[in-house]
Amino acid sequence: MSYPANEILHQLIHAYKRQLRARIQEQEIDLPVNHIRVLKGIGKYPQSTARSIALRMNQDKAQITRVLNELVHSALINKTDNPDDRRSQFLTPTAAGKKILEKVNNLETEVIAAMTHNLSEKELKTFAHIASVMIENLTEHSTSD
Amino acid sequence: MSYPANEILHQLIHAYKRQLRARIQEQEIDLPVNHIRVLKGIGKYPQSTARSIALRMNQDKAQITRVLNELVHSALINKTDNPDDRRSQFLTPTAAGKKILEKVNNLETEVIAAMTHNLSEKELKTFAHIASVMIENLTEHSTSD
DNA sequence: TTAAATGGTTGATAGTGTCAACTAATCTGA
DNA sequence: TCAGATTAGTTGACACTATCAACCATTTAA
Repeated sequence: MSYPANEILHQLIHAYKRQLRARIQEQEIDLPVNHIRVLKGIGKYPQSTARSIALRMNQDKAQITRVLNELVHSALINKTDNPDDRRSQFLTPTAAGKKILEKVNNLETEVIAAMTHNLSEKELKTFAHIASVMIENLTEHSTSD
Repeated sequence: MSYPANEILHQLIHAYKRQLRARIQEQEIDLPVNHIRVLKGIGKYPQSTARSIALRMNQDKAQITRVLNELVHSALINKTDNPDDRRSQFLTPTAAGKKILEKVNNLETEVIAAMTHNLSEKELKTFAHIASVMIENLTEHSTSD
């Protein structure tokens, strides 16, 4: 009746991360996967702030703060004042950051291509759809509190 | 054209782990997710050894060693000599271990039920199938080296 | 204008993943 | 048979990830 969906997920994310990390190393991009995810988010959404990223990625803001600091330190992003709220700052990729982003995008495209290479477009859509539903199911506010 | 399969995966595994951990805590089972995975493997496959588990879970054997030690320490598994190879030992769950396993199985069933609750049997099969293919694709020996 | 809420930071700690060096046992082949 | 390679497991070190609590500065609301 039930497939070990959980084990499959673990295996999959594991395999994916490993592949990606390997290729990242090949390219001599010296960034952990998570940093890359954050950088991508910043590149994608203008006017990102620490808070918006933490929310979007569903991650602890403490962790995000640290990642951001390291990205700033590596000169991959800039913080600029948010004129509307002096507590927060907008995040933007630097030129170097954009360069990395481009590289990374290519890598990810490659890995995903490898990962999906004998799957049909339709299957992929189905997959993405089901996964999204699952995420929704899991992140829904539980009934109790 | 391409869906952000990677982000979806991250989100999904993240949400899943969080849910599971939350429920595990509710049940006052004091074990990290990984330990539980290992314990499950031991319960499922008789004559498991550190090596077989590391292989099956695709994990570093150092990590496995540590997890096993903690499981032994918590009296959830036993090590018994492998008569055919004095370097290795068979792993078996203790009574306490089995009890935990039962609880955990229920929890996982619950989480998976929650995760999949408005997905059809057919969709789930498709999902599992596609994921398996992806894993295969990623773990295949690359052409180059 | 104080109290509460919010954005972000810092510190602490647990869990996970990976690599390298090592021991003890086993296997291999001259 | 025995030296060398291989294997199962262990240990140490370290990077990365996740989570929680306490905190500061600013903003918001009463």
